[in-house]
Amino acid sequence: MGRPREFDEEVVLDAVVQCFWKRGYEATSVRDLISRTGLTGASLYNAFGDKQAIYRRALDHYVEGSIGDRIRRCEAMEPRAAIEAFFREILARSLKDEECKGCMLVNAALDVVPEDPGFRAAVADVLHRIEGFFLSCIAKGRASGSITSSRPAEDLARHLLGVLMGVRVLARVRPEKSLLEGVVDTAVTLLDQDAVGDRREGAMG
Amino acid sequence: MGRPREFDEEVVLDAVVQCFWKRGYEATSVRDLISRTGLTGASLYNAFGDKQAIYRRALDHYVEGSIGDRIRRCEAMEPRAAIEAFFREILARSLKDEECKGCMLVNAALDVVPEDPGFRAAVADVLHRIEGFFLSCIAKGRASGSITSSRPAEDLARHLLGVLMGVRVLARVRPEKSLLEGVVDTAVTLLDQDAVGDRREGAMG
DNA sequence: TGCATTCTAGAACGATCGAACTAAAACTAG
DNA sequence: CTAGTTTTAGTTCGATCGTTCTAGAATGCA
Repeated sequence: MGRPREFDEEVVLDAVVQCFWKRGYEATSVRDLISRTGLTGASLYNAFGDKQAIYRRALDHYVEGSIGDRIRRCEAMEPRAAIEAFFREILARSLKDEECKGCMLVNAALDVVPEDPGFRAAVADVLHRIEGFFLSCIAKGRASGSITSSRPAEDLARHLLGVLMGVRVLARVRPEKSLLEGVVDTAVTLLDQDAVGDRREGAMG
Repeated sequence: MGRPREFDEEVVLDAVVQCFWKRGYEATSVRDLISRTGLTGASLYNAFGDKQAIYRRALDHYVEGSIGDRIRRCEAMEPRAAIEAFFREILARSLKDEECKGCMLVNAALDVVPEDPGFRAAVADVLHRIEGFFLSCIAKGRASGSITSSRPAEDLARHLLGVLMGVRVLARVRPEKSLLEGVVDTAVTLLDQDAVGDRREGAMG
């Protein structure tokens, strides 16, 4: 029925993500999307809807491919190591991000929020998902003794979420290894049972 | 010599800040600025330059009035209390920010960065200033024993800066008291000498 | 009082914005 | 082959963008 599409929706979304990720929502024009994806305006509008809808599809695509994938990979690991690996990956990604694009989700959080409660709720959902991942790791790590019980698990998870957001912001303006590692290491060390004073295993007072 | 200005530059900058703060750089049009400030396009361009220059002036105005002022007030306090007060103020401000505008500096960090290295450097400078404030507090607090020496002072300062950025992002999307307090309390508690295990004075085992 | 200067007021500039439209092209089903 | 459907390719639309221009109004200095 009808003429078949000449483009792969996934490939197009990848290109759209690149545009919005680099420039943000307002600074990206539909014509930018057209020239970057190679297809015409009619095709874009027909396939995804208006600019807002294109952006939301692109953000969903980014979240599933980037954040969702990372969480899935880390969930298979030992809880304490999973959190460490999660942040280690964020760090590596931030430091080799020469264009300083940061994280598209964090960018989106500050970019499009006004006057679209549905969009804000969508971003908040993803943040809940990340927080849930942290909380689940902490709960499991507590049970096995690899993560401290000295503070409420909920607060530790919230703290990690905050630190994650913070690193992503800092990386866009001051992508310095010592700065980002200082932020992350301090937060991750806090998870250890006897965090303050000595963090190396076996060391004793 | 010449006709005197009919507007107060400070008042105009306050209005300009409100526009950019709420909508961001790209989504704010010069016509928005005109209708909000009440003066004409010619006056705006004549007094401040083009849109980019207006934005930079507005950001400088915001930083001096908001962040600079807060740092000055906290610098007069005992170091450990200064950090606590700093974050307590951020928290209160975030929770009563019904429009979820967040911090204009943080918004700016993610908004205008691309293709203007001078602007990015200006934002980075302010971040350095905040980091310097934290570091100075920590150094003084260590000397007097009110802040832990169990981790490098530089890393603690970096961590606080990261947490500050994170709270400001979270507050725009999920302005929940428990979330923001969980992030901040965990970070601030980390400054205490025997942070993990008990944070209330006098509590033992 | 004149002259130079700096302001205000508002129209106007070309460029670009998001979105819609007109046709032609490419397919399927009968 | 024909009818029906959907995608493509450009063009075009009115609106709005950042910026500039033309007039006139208000000052200081001679």
